[in-house]
Amino acid sequence: MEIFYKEKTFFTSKDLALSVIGGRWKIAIIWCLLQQSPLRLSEIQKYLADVNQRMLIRQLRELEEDQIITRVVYPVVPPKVEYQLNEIGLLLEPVVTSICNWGDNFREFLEENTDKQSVE
Amino acid sequence: MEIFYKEKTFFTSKDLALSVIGGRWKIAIIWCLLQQSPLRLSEIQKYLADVNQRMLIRQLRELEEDQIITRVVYPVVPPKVEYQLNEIGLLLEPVVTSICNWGDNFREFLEENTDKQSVE
DNA sequence: CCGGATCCGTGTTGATACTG
DNA sequence: CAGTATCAACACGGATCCGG
Repeated sequence: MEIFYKEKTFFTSKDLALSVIGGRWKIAIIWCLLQQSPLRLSEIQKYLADVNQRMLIRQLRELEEDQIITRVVYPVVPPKVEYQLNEIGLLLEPVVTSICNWGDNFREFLEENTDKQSVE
Repeated sequence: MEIFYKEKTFFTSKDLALSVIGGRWKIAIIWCLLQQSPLRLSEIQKYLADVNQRMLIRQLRELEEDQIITRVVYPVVPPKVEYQLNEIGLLLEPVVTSICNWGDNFREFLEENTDKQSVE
């Protein structure tokens, strides 16, 4: 079961998945677009305050290349570009949800184990 | 709902989760330890053939710091060190599973859309 | 004005030895 | 076998500039 994609060889579909969603901000971007869609670049920036614009654009381009999201450019002034998940991208919802749920568990775990040391 | 952890502030538990499992090889390592546990370093290296040893050790140390895995050192010669997921780490199983499932979906998607171009 | 591209400094990752 | 050292390559971030 070998998968060739983008000049690389993957031996499990897990590795293929990680190559697509493993980017530094990919999951966060997908989370945004699951909350609301479509979104403009500036709107995603508001959601993800601590991501700089250059990285955001790069990660969006990669997601677009992998056909996870669709980028729609409106030829207007000032420029308007909208991003939204396509079909295969929407199927990432369970991944994002399970991460959010685990995050809740981990937060509770921290609260229990770090006797009220800085979690509130 | 602000979470302070490791001198950083997180505003959602999703961001907290990503800070822990978002490392370059974290998910792959956790996948290994879900397949079989405990595992020695050399065994993890066999599973993750394309990860270099330095990074593997560093990622394992980070997971240990975050209390996701436990590192057991046996004082023998030659050295023997075993890694295994602890309770909160085992709860990551749904995350890994959903990623694997999506990977399967994505692979099928590629097969359909790239008319037998390099997927088999 | 908004999306995005370029320049450049910095931290992270990788390849290949090497040690106990 | 587990882990470290060194150096090169790359990803990332901040600031700035561009084009419509």
